[in-house]
Amino acid sequence: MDGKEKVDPELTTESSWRVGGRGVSDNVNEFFFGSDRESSILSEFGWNIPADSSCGFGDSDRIDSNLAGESISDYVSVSVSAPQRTTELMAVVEKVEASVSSSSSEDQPEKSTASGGSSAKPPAETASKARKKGQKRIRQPRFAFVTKSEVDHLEDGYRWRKYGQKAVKNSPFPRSYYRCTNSKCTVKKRVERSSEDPSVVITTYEGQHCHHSIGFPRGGIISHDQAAFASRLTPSIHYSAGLQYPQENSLHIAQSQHVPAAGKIRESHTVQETISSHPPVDQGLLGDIVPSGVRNV
DNA sequence: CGCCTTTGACCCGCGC
DNA sequence: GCGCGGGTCAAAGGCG
Repeated sequence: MDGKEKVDPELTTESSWRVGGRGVSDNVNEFFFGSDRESSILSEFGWNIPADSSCGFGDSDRIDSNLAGESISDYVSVSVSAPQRTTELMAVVEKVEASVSSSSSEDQPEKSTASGGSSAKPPAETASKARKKGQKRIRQPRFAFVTKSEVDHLEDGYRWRKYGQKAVKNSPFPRSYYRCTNSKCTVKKRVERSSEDPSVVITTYEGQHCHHSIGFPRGGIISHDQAAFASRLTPSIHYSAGLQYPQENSLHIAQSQHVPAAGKIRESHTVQETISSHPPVDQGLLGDIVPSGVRNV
């Protein structure tokens, strides 16, 4: 593993990674969630969150009771708490087929034995940790986002629990491992800073949520949380791929700028200048996703 | 009190 | 076969 140090070792070394076939949307929300279910990037990766998902909702999923009866897929509230200070977001989207070797129908990769043994545990349980003996680690669909941000952990509407951190070879920055807090959800994500550009955060998602937690009602109804989330995730986007990641045909890169509409983030201006070379598209996406009536959050 | 982060150890896959 | 690096676990501590 020497080729790393680029983006993500796997982004560059795994042949299974493919080019995200879609372009970049006009705004991050659309980019992530899509104006249409079928057109969202997330849906491309299977994150189209089926309305009939049966894994239940985690404690963090707060569906507006008023909307509970409606199509869940259309009405989902988000819960964003920690203020993030994303400044610029460059999305490197990739799609990968789940590269599984053994049971192809197995959807619970390392879920293995949540109770699996571990350090300080009698070796008798090592079997559990061995991930179901004979079963190779299953790679679920993954996609990564390269984000220029000051904060490592970007809010995406879901709640994550950090379960590990490792130093990355050839990189002064550690890589953090997060898992969706929904016990029935196996989605994981890794967050690490680029060793080449410390201001760039690489977030890699793996797997797909089987519950709702993010999304914006296209109808117009939006909760406080949603608005809050929207205001944070509402960037002015700039198309311009490029980035210095030589992923030729393996990466689909999009770049955008995140300018908190709420104005809570002060670096906004600085950022603006930082990327002044790109055609600023302001107006914040709030206009696109948040009904004017609820903009004042 | 419950949830989350930290942290060190362990396991696994892979390259040499 | 060995070593390295990545990924995961879970105990312990911290925080709201």
